[in-house]
Amino acid sequence: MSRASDRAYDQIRNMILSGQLTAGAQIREEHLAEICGVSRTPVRDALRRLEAELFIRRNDSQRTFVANWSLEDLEDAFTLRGMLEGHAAARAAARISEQQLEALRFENEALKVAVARTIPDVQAFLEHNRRFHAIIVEAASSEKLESLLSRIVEQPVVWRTAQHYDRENLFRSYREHDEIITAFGRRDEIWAGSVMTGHIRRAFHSYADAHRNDVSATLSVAAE
Amino acid sequence: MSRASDRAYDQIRNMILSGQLTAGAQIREEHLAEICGVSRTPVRDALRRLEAELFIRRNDSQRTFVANWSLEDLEDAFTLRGMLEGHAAARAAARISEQQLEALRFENEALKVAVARTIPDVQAFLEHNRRFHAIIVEAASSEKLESLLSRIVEQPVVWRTAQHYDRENLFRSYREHDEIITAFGRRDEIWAGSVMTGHIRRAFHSYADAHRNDVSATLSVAAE
DNA sequence: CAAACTTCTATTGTATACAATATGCAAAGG
DNA sequence: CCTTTGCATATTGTATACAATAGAAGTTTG
Repeated sequence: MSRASDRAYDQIRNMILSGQLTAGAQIREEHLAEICGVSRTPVRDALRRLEAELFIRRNDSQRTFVANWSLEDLEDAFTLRGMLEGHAAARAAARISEQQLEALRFENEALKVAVARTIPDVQAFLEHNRRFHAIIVEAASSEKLESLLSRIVEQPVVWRTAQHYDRENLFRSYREHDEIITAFGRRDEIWAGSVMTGHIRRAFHSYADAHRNDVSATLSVAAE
Repeated sequence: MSRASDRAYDQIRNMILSGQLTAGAQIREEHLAEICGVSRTPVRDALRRLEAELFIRRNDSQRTFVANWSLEDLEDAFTLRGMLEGHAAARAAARISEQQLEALRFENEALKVAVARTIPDVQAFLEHNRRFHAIIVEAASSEKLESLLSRIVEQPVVWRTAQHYDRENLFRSYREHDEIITAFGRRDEIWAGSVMTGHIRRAFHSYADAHRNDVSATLSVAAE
């Protein structure tokens, strides 16, 4: 899209994902305009998009706030994501190209390397994981499905709690991805779909555990 | 939301749904601004929302067009809708209030009356149908689910082809709704969910048939 | 002291002018 | 005759000024 409103969108989105804009905080268009170095017009544009993607919400009188997700909201989102990505994987199994399969293998091996480091590189893990899933959604070739998933895949909490993931969970993602690739190789829609749904579901519990650690860590710091 | 941009949104949306803005046609902001009697600013706002809801699309260089859905797109949307609304119905079965159940019965009876007229009142049918489904989504009480469904429920084609529905299909909707209400009464999540998914699926084929009639009618008129 | 009214301020909404960009057409060159 | 370049035009993007509105705080009055 346009230059200024694009930059504003990316910048604000990152500020939300990284927790720089704290959940629940009010957002003022002019304030963000200053930060991004543009006028309010492109900022409003960006906010509209972020609102559609549920990153921000408005109260009755149009004041905007950073979305504040509860654990129930998180489970809700993961349930929907499991359903939709399971469907995506099933569709993809019937349509995926050899090239896309190769790309999946590549991303998953890179993911494995990131996890295998002495100190796992969680940022790299997240990035390769994101690409892996994006390739499958693309292979499903359903514009609507893609549009729906874009609304619920990226979640602030996931970024914030990333440091709490333990290596075992990260490796499990690698193995599950590997199984999905195998299912794709066999063009088995049902297999691919169910492994994917289970994968997302399992990931939810990892996130939820990490989230709880995050919360208790925050609380204990606050208590000191 | 705001006055002017809200009016613009509703007006443009109706123009698309009613076919007044033909599918595939280019949209110019200034043109719409004149029609709606406002400046370009609120029109752009409205277009952003309509874009998020897939009513309009943009080409590489930001020119906007009315979305043009193929039969495959329609099936795609209905598949996703069946999945998501099935899930909504299952959740609703566990949460719906007596009041909401009563509202469902009311809407469905009104729907029956609309269908039973000498000449079925399709507009009224669509409105009661819309409300019936909205109550269930509300009862599911999942903000994300609601947000996702808002993207794929309303479809231009459905409005345009409404006149082609035959009475039998309309009555079938009434009966399926009735079964969903019964399932809710028993708090049976599985029953409610599967009937709903089947209902949407069946409705797709009705729409698809009507759509084919619509196309052939248009073609035969054009041929004369 | 409580409740309602008023004013003030913070924030968002809208209009308009101007800037940037894409597209199509026409002219020039091979 | 085809291709390429550049100009004119159509369209969207951005900035800014001003209008409208909501929320807060203070003031008056019963």
